[in-house]
Amino acid sequence: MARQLTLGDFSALKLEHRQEQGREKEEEQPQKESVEVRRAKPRVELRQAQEGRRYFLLAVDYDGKAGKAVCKLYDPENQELAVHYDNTGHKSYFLVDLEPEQVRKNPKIVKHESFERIETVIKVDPYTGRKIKLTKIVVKDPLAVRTLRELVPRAYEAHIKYFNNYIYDFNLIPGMPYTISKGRLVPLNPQVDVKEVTEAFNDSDELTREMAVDWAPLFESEIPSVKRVALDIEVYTPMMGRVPDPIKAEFPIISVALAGTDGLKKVLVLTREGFSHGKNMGEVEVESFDSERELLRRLFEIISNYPLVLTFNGDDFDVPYLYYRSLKLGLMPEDVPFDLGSRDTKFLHGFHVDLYRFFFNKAVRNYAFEGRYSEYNLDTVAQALLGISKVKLDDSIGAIDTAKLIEYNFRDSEITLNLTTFQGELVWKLIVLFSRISKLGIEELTRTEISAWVKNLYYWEHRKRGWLIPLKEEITERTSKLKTSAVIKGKGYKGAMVIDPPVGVFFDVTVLDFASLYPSIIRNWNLSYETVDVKECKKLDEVKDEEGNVLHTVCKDRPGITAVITGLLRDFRVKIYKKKAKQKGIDEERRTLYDVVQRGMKVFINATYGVFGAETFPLYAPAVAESVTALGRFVITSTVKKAEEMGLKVLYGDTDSLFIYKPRSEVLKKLVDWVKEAFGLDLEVDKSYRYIAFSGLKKNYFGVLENDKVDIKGMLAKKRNTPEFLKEAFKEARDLMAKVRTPEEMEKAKQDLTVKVKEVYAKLRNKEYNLDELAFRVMLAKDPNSYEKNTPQHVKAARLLREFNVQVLPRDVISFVKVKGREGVKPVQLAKLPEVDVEKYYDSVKSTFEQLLKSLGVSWEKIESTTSIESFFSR
DNA sequence: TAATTCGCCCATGTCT
DNA sequence: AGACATGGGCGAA
Repeated sequence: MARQLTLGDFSALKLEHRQEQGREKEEEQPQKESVEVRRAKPRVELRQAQEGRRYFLLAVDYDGKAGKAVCKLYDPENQELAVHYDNTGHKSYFLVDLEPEQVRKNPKIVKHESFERIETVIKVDPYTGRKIKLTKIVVKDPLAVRTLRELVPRAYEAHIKYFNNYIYDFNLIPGMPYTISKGRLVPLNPQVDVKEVTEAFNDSDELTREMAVDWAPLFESEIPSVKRVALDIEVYTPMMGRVPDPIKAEFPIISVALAGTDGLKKVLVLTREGFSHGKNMGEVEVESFDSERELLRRLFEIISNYPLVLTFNGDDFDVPYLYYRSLKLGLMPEDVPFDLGSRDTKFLHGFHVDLYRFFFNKAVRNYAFEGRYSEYNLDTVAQALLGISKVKLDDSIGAIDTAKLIEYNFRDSEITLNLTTFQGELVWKLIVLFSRISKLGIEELTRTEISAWVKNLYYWEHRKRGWLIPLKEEITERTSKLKTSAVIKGKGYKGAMVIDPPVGVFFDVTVLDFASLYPSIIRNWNLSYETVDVKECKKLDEVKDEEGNVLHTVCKDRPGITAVITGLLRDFRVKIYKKKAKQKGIDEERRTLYDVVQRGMKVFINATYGVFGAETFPLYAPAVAESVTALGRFVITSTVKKAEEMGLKVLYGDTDSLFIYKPRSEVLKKLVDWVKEAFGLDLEVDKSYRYIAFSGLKKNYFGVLENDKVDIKGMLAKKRNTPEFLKEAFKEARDLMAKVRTPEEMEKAKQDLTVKVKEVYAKLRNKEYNLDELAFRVMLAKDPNSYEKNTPQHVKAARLLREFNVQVLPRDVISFVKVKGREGVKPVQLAKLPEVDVEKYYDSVKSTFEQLLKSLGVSWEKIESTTSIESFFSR
């Protein structure tokens, strides 16, 4: 956005300076500046969508030059992008609760250069269901809304981005098939088996049943495979461990790798003195360039044939580096097919998806990928999802030979592409599905967190029903009174309940859990921002917690929008798609699609409760969130009580689960039936443990399932930052424990375990572990210098690294070892084995293994007392 | 531009 | 010096 370069002025420092200036100006006077900048650059001409062709809508944008919304469509047959400019005369607007005359009297509004007209509109008040009259202020340029909304007491729907507003107004669904008919964009919905849907929803209310039929095509419609190319650049760096600054772009781009879904495997390399010439390597085609500028030109030429460019961290590095480096080498801005925003970068021939940002999304990580990766770099994500690693380098990029450089560079682009193609394009399909559910275009979708997705979905549904989107203050005015206090200081309200577990080993334990407890509560109790603690209501219900305290009221006059949407997704998932994903007799591809669909739904379902308790969420309604957790506690407490009355022994429970000791299955069934009857909730048998070992700590246990698989929850050995030598040792312990089938065999395991721990002690004493195995790996949440209240160990280590000119950034994982001396820590890169503080490591061994040994009744003293003797002999 | 609370461990900082 | 509170990181649900 903020680009105001005079031609020929490409000095790196000046660039940086001007960029900052540009940003400031943009904030002060957004409209003028942005329009000028946009006009300064000729846009890439894209093909116009043709009458009658079949397309997939992937995003809607605003074209400042044309002053129109533009729908970006993918043509699967020609594998290219097409655009459809708005031809309905749709304009940007916002709403006010003033009479039209009052607005007309305000010259600052009606005399504004962008003012277009005033209309009267009828909207539905979400709180009462009654129709209300509002005044619509229509403007020529979407940016004018920012100015005009400040001139009225209450401006409704004035914070919605124009292109999203356009999507809502025409009920568009990104990700879905469309065609052009009589010059207009028209949906092409597939045939859907309505019977299946109506059956699944036959006991829902009418509104939900209608919506279910509306929504079914989102999940059944074909997901197009879009032609795409993954891009990765390598920049010469004089020092290892240093990432070049894209704004300065002072070092040459020595290699660029491309991997495409059309089979493209290509690396463009710069010939350098002292390095061999790049040769084709296997399937990888290599093109060598003497001029970096020609290399870049060639790159831009190749990628212009693709509607979608993929990168991993391209927003932050590859794209801005390409951009500034190009200018530095004398290319013109219009030669570079990218646009830079403040955080995002755009590909002008189509779309740019930065996969780093998609995988960084917490909801995606936790619910779609079950938390399988816990660091966000390409290597970690690829290892977790693909089982492939980056090529290992033992020298800096600038020093390795050309063949290695090509191999390394290409692997990165290949991995990036594969992240979207593995398991039948799982990730790509997820992205499209998320787009359909959230109604966000793919670029915005992949760059925003879950609250933006949920917000957009809710706004779209409001508009579809003609509901006015309320102001945040109007919601908090009703739903911000909280009745509980959290267990943890600083939190807003009381959360879930955790039953104190016993210490010891228990054979034959069955775990019951409530299927989607919170979403089901939201649906069954009709919870929503507009139903909880409202002023006017005929049919009121109470929200009681586990102690019988009435915390809130719920209005049952009309179905709450949150209850409807959450219930809808939940039922689609549980009643249709979870079953379909396991169904035999349908083809593999169809089945994986169903699995994608149910996983995608899970993301929205599980995030809904949380966003209503998040202050930054525009529909923030903490009383709703508080009601959900209170009802959760109420339900689980009642169920425990009932279970005990039935003679079941409840060992443990957390939020929505019950661990039951030696249950009789008929009794379990009776309990399940009772829960269904009492609350309308589904309590299910989740799994059975051959035995489970409780350490006595909450959220901390070790269980062996009937199929020999091991479940380890919350234990130190499982934490990402625990040193590798401990994780390895614990794995061996785990394997010992997995073999135990009877209480008698447990005795033997205890002995073996004790020996294992002693071995670890001895190896530590003899310094048989290397520094990497001993390293604690802790993530920096922010810049090392911005830790003010405390200096944690990983920050100390990070600061030491900085002193040695190693670049350290937020979200980097710092590897450090504990050493003797005042500071007590050193980064692995700077430490030596002899200075390691063995005593400190003994403590770590103790706390790691104690969590298991405690449950077995083995005291640490016993191990320590024998350890010294043992090691005496081993010496 | 950011989903929540509960719970554990370790180190650091502060008070007595 | 030792008790106690707080900061920070990571995991469970």
